[in-house]
Amino acid sequence: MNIKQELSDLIYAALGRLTAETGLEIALPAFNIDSPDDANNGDFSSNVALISAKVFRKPPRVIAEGIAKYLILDGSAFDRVEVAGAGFLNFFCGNAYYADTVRKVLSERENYGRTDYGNGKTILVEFVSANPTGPMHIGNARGGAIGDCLASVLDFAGFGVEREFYVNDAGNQINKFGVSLEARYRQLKGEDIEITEDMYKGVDITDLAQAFIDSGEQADGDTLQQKLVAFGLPKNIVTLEYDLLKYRIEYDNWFRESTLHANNAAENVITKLIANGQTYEKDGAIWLKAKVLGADEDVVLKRANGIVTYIVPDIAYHYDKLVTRKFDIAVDILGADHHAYVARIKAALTAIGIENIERRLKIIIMQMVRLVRHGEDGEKEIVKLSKRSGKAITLSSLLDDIPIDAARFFFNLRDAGTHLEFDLDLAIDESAKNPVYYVQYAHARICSVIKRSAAEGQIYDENSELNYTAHAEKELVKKIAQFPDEITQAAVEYDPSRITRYVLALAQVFHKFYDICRIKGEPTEVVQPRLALCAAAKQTIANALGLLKVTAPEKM
RNA sequence: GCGCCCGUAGCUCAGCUGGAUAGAGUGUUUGGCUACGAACCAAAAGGUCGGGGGUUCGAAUCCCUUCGGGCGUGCCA
Repeated sequence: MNIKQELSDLIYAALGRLTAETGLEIALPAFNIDSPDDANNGDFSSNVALISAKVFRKPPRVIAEGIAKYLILDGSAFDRVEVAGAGFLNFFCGNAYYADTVRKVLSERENYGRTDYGNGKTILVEFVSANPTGPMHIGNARGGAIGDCLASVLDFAGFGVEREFYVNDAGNQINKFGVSLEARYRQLKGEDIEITEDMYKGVDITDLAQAFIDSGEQADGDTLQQKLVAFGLPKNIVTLEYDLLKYRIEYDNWFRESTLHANNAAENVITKLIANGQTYEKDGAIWLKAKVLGADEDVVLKRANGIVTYIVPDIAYHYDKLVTRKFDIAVDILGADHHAYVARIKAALTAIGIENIERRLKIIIMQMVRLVRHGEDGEKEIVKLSKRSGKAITLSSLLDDIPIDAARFFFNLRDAGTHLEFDLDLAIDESAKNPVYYVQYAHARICSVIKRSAAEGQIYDENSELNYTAHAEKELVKKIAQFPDEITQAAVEYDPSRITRYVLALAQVFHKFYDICRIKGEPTEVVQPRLALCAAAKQTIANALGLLKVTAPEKM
């Protein structure tokens, strides 16, 4: 059982005995079980006495003393309890707890950290979904790292997870793609064509037009644009797949928007919304009454010219996820420029009849990435990214410059909601400053220790007694023991960056342990538990890095 | 104007369902390899938690207000 749960039960039992004696019938507020930063405050502590001061009408310390008196710790993981500070109950673990934790990690191996929080519910995580009209940018790099790692975390937390890429291979953008390709094509053919504001201007468009010419394809007037798109789009999609694979992202599904038009799913959305009485006509267009459902404004579903807006296939797509395919939860990862979209799509899905949309559709808005590097004088300078200029730093070129490990690590270092500063120099830096190496080094160091001990005839024997007394040993075990809680918490918050910060902290505790606690040359009764602890730390680091898809090297 | 996000050490950021002396990395200064990997460890210094009110035993955390920055506010997606 989870140790915090065990402790919580012990406290409730003590409270029961306490209230039985005093004859009080009291509904207790929820209290916390924490892991104090300061080891003097115990291995675990609870604020139960502080929280319940009001209902008991007694000072927190008096309540704490009362609970402590009625606590029965015999047979539990805890040795003793202290009342401290304003009325905290501080619990100290017995030696068995440390040994049990290490054994648990070594028996569960690559599954250590898995929890049953998700209870088998299914989640579809959709992320990146970059326009197939051009290359991916830095925002996609962040979205890719966050989405992929979130999917891994949710899987570890007990959900049934699928990863999906939504391909916008229909609609206005594709028209724009065709128009842009045609303009470049004609330019290359020597015609005097102006590239207007509403065209894609990237060099990739020109390259595609040139490739089309080189391929010997023939086309004119009416069919030219169509043929250019038919030529360019598959090429772009293949490139997306290739670049993402290089970034270690593999999808379960590539869902094409065009299928929603082909089977009339998009058109049916409008029919259904009209039938539900959620629409009205104005200025020749069909509008959705989104404002009454929480959106900032009503939204147009079908323009006066008869063409549906982007939100219609989007509604159909989410309907497909949550109703047709019956996923319990759908997760979308979107850039901050889409934040206004959140309330709209939720309003639309509620209008079409999906209940509990707040719980079933989780949209993660990720803030912008600021790319920086340092000039000659060490001054920070911002690297501007502009998809339209054609000079932007693409995902593909970024990965040419920096290691995949570093990219995946850095883009998951901060919560999606923060404005991330990505330091190009630091990511490339193969020195101690780079946090990704700090973690990998810990793993390599452990491998080295285990290997060297084995060479000297010391191999961990699972029958040996595990006794941990040194402070640094206990701290390391405690940090390792936190891993499953971190997984659950990351899933609760839909925040995979917790795992990155956790593994960084774990590496730090390991390095401290390593510095203080020697293994080589120590007596067997010290070597054995320390080798076991090293193996447990190694496993936990590897599992955490595995979720990030960062490699855990044996040596570096 | 309105909406969302951010504001914590020189810099980059944790902590935010209210709790113990506000933390880490980096940078600066200093110490530690004739012992398992020094890509490491230890120590010092560095703070009006943007400002101001409020709620309470207790506020970085909750509420109000104000300032600064980012992103939106299309019959674009």
